[in-house]
Amino acid sequence: MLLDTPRGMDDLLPREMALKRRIEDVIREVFKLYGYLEVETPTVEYYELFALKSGEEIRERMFDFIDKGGRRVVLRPEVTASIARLVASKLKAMPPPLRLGYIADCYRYDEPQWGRRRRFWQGGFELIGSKDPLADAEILEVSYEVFSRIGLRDQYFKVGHVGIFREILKSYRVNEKIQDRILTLLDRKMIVEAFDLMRKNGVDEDGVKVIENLMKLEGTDLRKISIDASNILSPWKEAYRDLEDLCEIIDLAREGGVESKMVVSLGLARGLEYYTGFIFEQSVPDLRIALNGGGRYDNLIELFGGNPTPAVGCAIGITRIMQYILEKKAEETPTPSRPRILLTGVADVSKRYVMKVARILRGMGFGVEVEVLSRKLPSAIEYALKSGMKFMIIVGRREEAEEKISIRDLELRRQVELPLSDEEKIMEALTGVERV
RNA sequence: GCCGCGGUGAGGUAGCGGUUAGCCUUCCGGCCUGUGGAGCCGGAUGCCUGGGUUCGAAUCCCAGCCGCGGCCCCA
Repeated sequence: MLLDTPRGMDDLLPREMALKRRIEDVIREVFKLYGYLEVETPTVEYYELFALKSGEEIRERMFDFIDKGGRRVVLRPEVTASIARLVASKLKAMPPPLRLGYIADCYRYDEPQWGRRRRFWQGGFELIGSKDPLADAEILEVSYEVFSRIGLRDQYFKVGHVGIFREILKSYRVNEKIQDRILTLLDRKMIVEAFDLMRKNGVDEDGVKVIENLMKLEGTDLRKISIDASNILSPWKEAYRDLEDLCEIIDLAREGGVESKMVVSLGLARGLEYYTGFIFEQSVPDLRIALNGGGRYDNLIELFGGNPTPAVGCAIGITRIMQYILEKKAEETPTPSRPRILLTGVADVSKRYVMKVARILRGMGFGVEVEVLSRKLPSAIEYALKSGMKFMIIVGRREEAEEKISIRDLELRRQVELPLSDEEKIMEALTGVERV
């Protein structure tokens, strides 16, 4: 108990931390490349922020508690709601469009299993204020860019558009709540139940048939799917417009360099209820779960009391990507960076001289670890080799007396003795070590 | 929240009613008081927790915890 972390919450060891940092660095590079300004919001938010637009299901899966002041608060299960809150309040005065990015830890009270932790990190891109397909395409692009830079070359997308089904259902006056439920059923492949619910809410057989036929349209041949779909959709003008919208998004993303496989799936739906249009998931072939997901949410900001503001975004599952790389692509896991120079004092050299040498070397930008276990030289060398050091700086009485240091190249097994004041020579001797 | 499988030193594992709980890696010390990853010798840490059955439990039973997988849901 004392030595356990709470269920589903992980310690990140140096190796894992190095990997997480690499992924975060990539995400931040892409923030810069596309103009996303990074923000940070509190891990703890008021319960209402998330309760507003999520069903019973999500509510039960939140870390939910009462603080000492009697306020009901939660650990955020995702960040988009916080971003919408920001846009509806503090960033109201910023001229649109807004491009916001975040990297944040999120919490869900789920049963842990592969790819699902109670604490996990998401990296998000939110493009707020535009309803142009250019914006949706940009989200696909940044997703593609992040995955490519991480090295997930076999990435693919699944893209869909919840607007198409919503428009058809709307034409039968099915209200939004019921629409949500039908979409959820379709997403879970509970087709029969979905159709029953549709019939119960006034959708005639034509409507059911249309949805049924659209569900069958899934594949990579965008042209064929759009022709087939447009035939089916001809009586539904708004739905047809959504289809065109989807095609344009894909076309623009392709033009923007998204080369990976894209599966168009008109039956695709997603768990979060706030999606209103284009939606997508991104993953790799040997996983069943998504590593990134997102879509358009044009009503959320207004719901939070902001001006009606269209928005589109995605949330990259950093923790899932980490687990994938750690387990499936172990060779690509980076090693934590650590100094490659060990400074060892021998015999009765003064500790003050050791400190002085360390200070000067670090002043030159070299990362230096100081031997602090009073190891004798042979075992210090053994330790240095085992720890991947490239150089050892050895200082003893002899060196101290002449203000010198001995630099031993552990790979070439060569050693030179240099005056501590001769920075140029020291630099030369230590070539191959990255400076901080 | 539900269902199934599992938990042996730091890591990987053998044992599956009576063993001194074995092996590999790691770690520490010595050989070796200013120069090489070796070798040899020695040493350290363990049966998830709590109950029960039994003369006797790592081993069987129950509960919890943790892990893995599935449902649900999701990144």
